[in-house]
Formats: sequence, structure tokens, C-alpha cells
Amino acid sequence: MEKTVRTRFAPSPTGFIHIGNLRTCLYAYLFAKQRNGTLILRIEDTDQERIVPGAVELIYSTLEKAGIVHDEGPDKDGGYGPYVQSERKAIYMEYAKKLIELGGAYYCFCTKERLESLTDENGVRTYDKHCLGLSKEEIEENLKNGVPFVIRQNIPKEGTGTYHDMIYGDISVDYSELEDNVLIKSDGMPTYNFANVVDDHLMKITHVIRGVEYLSSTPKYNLIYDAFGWERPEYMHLPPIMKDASHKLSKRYGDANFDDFVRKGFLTEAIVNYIALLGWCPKDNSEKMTMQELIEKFDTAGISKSGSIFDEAKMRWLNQQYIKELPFEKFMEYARPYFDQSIAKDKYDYEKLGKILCTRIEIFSEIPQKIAFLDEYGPFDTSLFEHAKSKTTAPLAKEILEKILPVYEEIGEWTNDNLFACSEAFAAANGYKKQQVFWAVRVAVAGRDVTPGGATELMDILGKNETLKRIKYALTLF
RNA sequence: GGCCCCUUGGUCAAGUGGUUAAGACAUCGCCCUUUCACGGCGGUAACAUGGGUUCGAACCCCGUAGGGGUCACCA
Repeated sequence: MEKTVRTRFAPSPTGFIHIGNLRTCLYAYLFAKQRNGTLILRIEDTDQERIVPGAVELIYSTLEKAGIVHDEGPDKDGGYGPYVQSERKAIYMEYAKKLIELGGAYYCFCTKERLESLTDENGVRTYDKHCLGLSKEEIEENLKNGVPFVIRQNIPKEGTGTYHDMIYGDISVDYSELEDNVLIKSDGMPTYNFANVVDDHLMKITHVIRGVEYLSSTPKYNLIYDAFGWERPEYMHLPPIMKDASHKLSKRYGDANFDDFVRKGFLTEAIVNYIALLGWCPKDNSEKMTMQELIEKFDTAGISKSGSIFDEAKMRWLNQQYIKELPFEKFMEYARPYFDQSIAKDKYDYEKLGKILCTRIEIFSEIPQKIAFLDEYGPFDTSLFEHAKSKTTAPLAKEILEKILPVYEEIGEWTNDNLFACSEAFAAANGYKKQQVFWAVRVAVAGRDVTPGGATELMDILGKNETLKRIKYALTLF
């Protein structure tokens, strides 16, 4: 009988959730949900100095927007709490003392100065196990006198630690490469090295899913499991997400975090879909997938070992796929805030603009810039009226505009349909190609050669007065 | 520097000893079209490198190069 899968996402509350972390979380979620397992959210706040106020709320909101729902966490007790490490301080100390008794750790009273003197010519510092040699009496004495101490892991000088990673296969590291890391800091808080092991065991985590940066230090953690006689979890280390060939996407440089993309006008589903694909490929090669499909198709065999460069262009394309499938009302709902920030506010019809924009944007933030031209009408060169394909020339355009102006002036109901029909009829009646008429009118009204939307759509948006005004103005340019 | 890991087009990637080496993004061209976009069709473009093993290697082994990670009282 298979054990129920329990995975965890254990961020430290130091700011925004970075895309790489979110992907780690996503995979842990997909892996668990596919097996009817549990995703635990644990807050790793043992480094009190790096804590950023509000970061925990940001974690909740990001997961919620991303559609990832954890089963246990600070806000959802599953019987394995507390789920915030700082609230578990006493637990770690208790286990650390037990580990000392088991020979897996020891007290260390070394000063900062002594530690620094241990640095070798390469700038690498390796602790020399000095305090491991302290007698029981010396330790008691120091403890009684309140000498500051840390608790270090006692790693064998010889031997090799081997384990199996679900993605990278068998990994072996010589213990001589590992250091006697601090498990409990002088402030009594545990380090990641210790807290993650104790918590993962106590919370019955079956699969540890995290970034590759832990790949070569995992044997250290295994030593702790072994010393306690605990069962080691399965490990799944994930390749990094890169900014370019040699730089990881980093929080420090503010490269990419989920909220930034949401603010930029990416749909949350598209972001999640895209990051799922960074480093993983489903067997059937699908690209656009719902969360449900991701859960069904997720498999570790499709996860790559090498890092992937984050390609915003592809995410934009994916986002556009999602936008195109949006019902129009939904599209308008997302677009409205962007119209509000644009020149359209209180001036142009949002619906009409939405109609011409919905197949022309990849992300919503393009809206203001895409329609800015409506208000940037001014002097332009009549060479814009030249269009080789339809054989439109400036003089011909002038002729068309002069003749069609009275026609437009007569139109009662100023709608796109009417304008279209009437322009088409005008072309036929006067022996022009309809492309020539549309080209001349559109350029006259927009003052530029490329526009989102056609001539009649623009005229409809501009309104009768403005349209006629612009055609008359264009006529003065020849 | 030691150790661990990685290496298919510009990018994401399929591929697990025999393939014309998929697909997608990007790019280029054509078609459609009320310009652009959408949509349709097509093109350019890759197995880091040197040795093996094998009848046969992108796939297996060794070396080299390049890249990443790690070597904290950060996670």
C-alpha cells in the first residue's frame, strides 16, 4: 500500500514570490494532487533579519491568484502545526539536544575571531571540529556560565553519502566535502539545515521538492535522518530558471515576480501555464493547458535537468491565446482598468475600442499605447497616402477624399456598418477599388499608415464631427 | 580552487542504439484581409568538442571545453 503523498512548499517571507519559487510550488502541487496527496505550506522564517513585513500575506495572495491551493498551512491546520518555523523554536532545540546525545551534533563555543582564522588560502573556511573535543565538564561549565554557543552537525570525516534523486538519479558526495554546519544558531533559532529536516519528518513529508541548489547538500540532511533513525524522504530537485545563459532569474535584481506580470496585464492562468512548461514537457507535447490538465499530465519523466531561460515573448504569445478565448465581456472586464488609464477615458467608447483591440494585444498593458494615436492627430506627409498594392497615390487619395466628404456628411446613422456599406457603394459607383477608398480615408482620419482597426471602425470611434474635421484637415495637406 | 550537476536550432523542447532529428515561440516569405493584427501555408535554423564501444550513435563509456550549483550563525 502506497503511502499518501505529502509535499510541501516552504518559502521564507522575504518579499515577492519569485517565478522560480512559484514553479517549485506548482510542481509540488501538481505532483501531490495527481496522487490525491497533500500540499503543505510552511513558512521558513528562522532568519529574523531577512523577514519582510507583509511577505506572508503576499505568499497567500500569490498562491490564491495562481490557483494553487494548499491543504495545510498556518491558515489551515492539518494537525501537524505550527506551520511557521519561528513558532517551533523549542521543538528544534529539543531535537538538537537529542541529536547531540546520539552523536550527530555537538556544542560549539568558538568565537567569530577563531572561526575567521580558519580561512585557507582559497578563502574557503572549514570548521576544524575543535569543540567536538571538549570534555563534558568543559561544556557544562560553558553552558552554566552562559557562554554563547551554537550546535553543529557532526559529519564523519570519511565516507560517502549517496541517495537517489527522482530527476538527477544517483548522487554521491564525499563527507569530507561537507562541513559541520550550524544547526542551532546562537539566538536559539535553527538554520535551514536543521529545521527542514525536523519539520519534514514531523510533518510526514514524503517527497521533498525543491531547487537544485540543495542537490549536493542533501547527503548532510540524510545524515540527520539516519542519526535519528528516521526514514528519508524522496527527493526531487528542480533545475533553475534562468534570465539568460549564465544568470539565474533572481529576486535581488527584481527580474521577475508573479505580481509584476499580473500588473503588466498577463492573465494568471497564462503565467502559471507558461512556468509549468519551463523545465517540463508533457508526454503529448501539449502547450496550452488548464490547471486540471496540468495535474493530469504532470510526470517527473518530462522534467529536464538543465536550466531554462525565461522567455517573455513566448509567455506573451501564450497570454494572447488565453485572451483570444475570453468571452468579450470578460475581455472588457480585464481591459477596463487599462482604458481608464488611457486617452479613452471619458472620451471614447470602451466597447468599440475593445472590439478592435481584442485580437491585437498580447498583454493588457499594451492598451494605452495602442490607442494613443487617436489623440495624436496632426500634420503628416501626404506620401502616406501612397499604397502600392492597391495602386493608391496621393492625388488619387485627394480626389477620393474630396468626393466622399459630402457622402459622409449625409450619413444619418453614424455606425460602422453604415459607414462600411456606404464607402463600398461609393467605390463601386465611382470606379474606385474599395481598397483605395478605405486606404485614403483611413490615412486621412488617422494620420498614419498603420492602425489597429480599419477605416470605418476608426471613424465610428472618432464620431462624425471629428471624422469630418479630420478629412477636411487632411485635404489641406496636399 | 575542491566537490556535485548540466550541454539538441536565437528560446522552450521531443527524442532513451537504426528518425528525412518532432512540435511551439521568435524570425523570414506567401495567402487571406479595410492598413495592422487574427487566421492559413511555407522557409531559414540544432545534436558543444575529441576519442572510444558498436554493423550502426543525439542516445552508452572516457577525456576536453563551456555553463550552473555548492563550499554561511541565508534559505
